[in-house]
Amino acid sequence: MKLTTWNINGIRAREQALLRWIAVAQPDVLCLQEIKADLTQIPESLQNLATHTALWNGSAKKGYSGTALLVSNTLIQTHGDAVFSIPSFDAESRTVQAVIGKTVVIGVYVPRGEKDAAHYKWKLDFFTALETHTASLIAAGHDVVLCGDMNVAHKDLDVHPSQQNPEACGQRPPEREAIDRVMATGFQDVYRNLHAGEEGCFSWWPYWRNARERNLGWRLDYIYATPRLAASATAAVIDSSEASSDHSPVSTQFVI
Amino acid sequence: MKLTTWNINGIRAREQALLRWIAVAQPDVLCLQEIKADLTQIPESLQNLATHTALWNGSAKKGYSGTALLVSNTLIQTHGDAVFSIPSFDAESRTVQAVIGKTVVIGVYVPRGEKDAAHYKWKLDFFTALETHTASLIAAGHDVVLCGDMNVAHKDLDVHPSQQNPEACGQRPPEREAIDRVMATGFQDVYRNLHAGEEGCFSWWPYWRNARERNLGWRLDYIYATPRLAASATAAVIDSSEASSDHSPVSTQFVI
DNA sequence: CGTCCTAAG
DNA sequence: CTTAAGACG
Repeated sequence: MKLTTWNINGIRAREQALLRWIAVAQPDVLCLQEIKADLTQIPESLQNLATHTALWNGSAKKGYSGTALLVSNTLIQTHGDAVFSIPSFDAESRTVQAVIGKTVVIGVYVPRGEKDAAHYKWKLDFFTALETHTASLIAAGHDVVLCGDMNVAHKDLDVHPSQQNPEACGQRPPEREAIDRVMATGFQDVYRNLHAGEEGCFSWWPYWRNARERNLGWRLDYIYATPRLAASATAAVIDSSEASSDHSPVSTQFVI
Repeated sequence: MKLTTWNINGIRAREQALLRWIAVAQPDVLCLQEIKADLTQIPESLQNLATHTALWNGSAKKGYSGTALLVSNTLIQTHGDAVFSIPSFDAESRTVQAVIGKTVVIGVYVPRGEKDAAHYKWKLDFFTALETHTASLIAAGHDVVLCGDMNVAHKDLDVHPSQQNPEACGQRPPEREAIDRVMATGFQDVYRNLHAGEEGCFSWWPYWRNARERNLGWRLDYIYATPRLAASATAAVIDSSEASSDHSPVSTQFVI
């Protein structure tokens, strides 16, 4: 099962790039964040994909946030009619979930938390709710994939040395500890498992000052998996050649 | 003296088209409307033209309205230091004026008047103020050119037959009569003098429904001149090949 | 910087 | 349709 998470920063602006990328990469599961569109605004071409069935969690606030989870029709046929959605646990369309075979896939778009103190606290609360949710799924015996834009660089290694700053939102100890607690419910960082200690692995770059060309990035997009799944991962890649959004797609291949 | 009036719909979006057009057309006087920029936002290339000196009446409301009058440096040198500006008679940067030799050139951007009844009344008041202003200049013996985006199609001939509608703002009898009264202070319509009865002469087309390609336009941009000047006009053209704005430049050549 | 919103034309 | 401002990231 090839799974990808990608913050596409506007599904309307990304229509062509996204169609092309899906055709080439052929992911079995594709979690999208920041679609910035409601159900009436999503391009028809993406609503009517021949290859995939989509769960849309469209933007509740116009042009803001929004997530989706696309599952290849092959996989659905193989595993039966096992796709369903749950309401997001906030009013900003930040989560989407599907059950595929015996695996639960959760896609999240964690709030940035930089607006003010309340927003930052809400970001930490988001992780706490996530922790509760994944703990209960894992306790029930599910294999779980939790992926998406965490809006936190989990370790110093996940930020370019020139951009490291423990005061910066996205690098603060409390956020990193919140991720620790989510992972402690039973997850491994699939990309880091396969690229242990490797420097310069980023999935987001600011649009300004040629940050992408200079690789002054952060790793904000993660695929966490429960141990059996994580052990089955044969590859994990960040496709930094796909530079249409400020985030690049992060993919892995599970053998299940 | 070659004079042009052009509603450019955003001087920042028009920077390259405008530079190119000035280089090719070499107008002696260029009246611009809807520059949609204040003095700090006007592109440097246009502030530092080698060929022309500009009077900017920058947008008072951010990104809204704004006019300018550019005079070729040759003309200034020929006629001495005769360029000056007057404050606009409203708070929306809609007028600009220069004295060039013995001729007064006035550039105006008349309000559209479509928002509500008060706005429409204000449009009519604008013409009344204009009438007072031009009457006094003409009484003082000046040659006067009044040009710009009048936001009124003066005659039925100035609107494509399929778009004619006496209820439509820009075609209503009171607006047309307001133009009549301004012209009665002593002006002739230079373009119409040289294209009497000619159909399909428009200077504005809606951006939508391929109106420009189908010539479903209106003539909204006029050059009015006092009789001696008007009689000297050897040509008047609408350069509809310049299609970067929704208005095309309207030019005439006076022999003075 | 880029995407989307809204106001205005 | 197009421009530009403003919110947000």
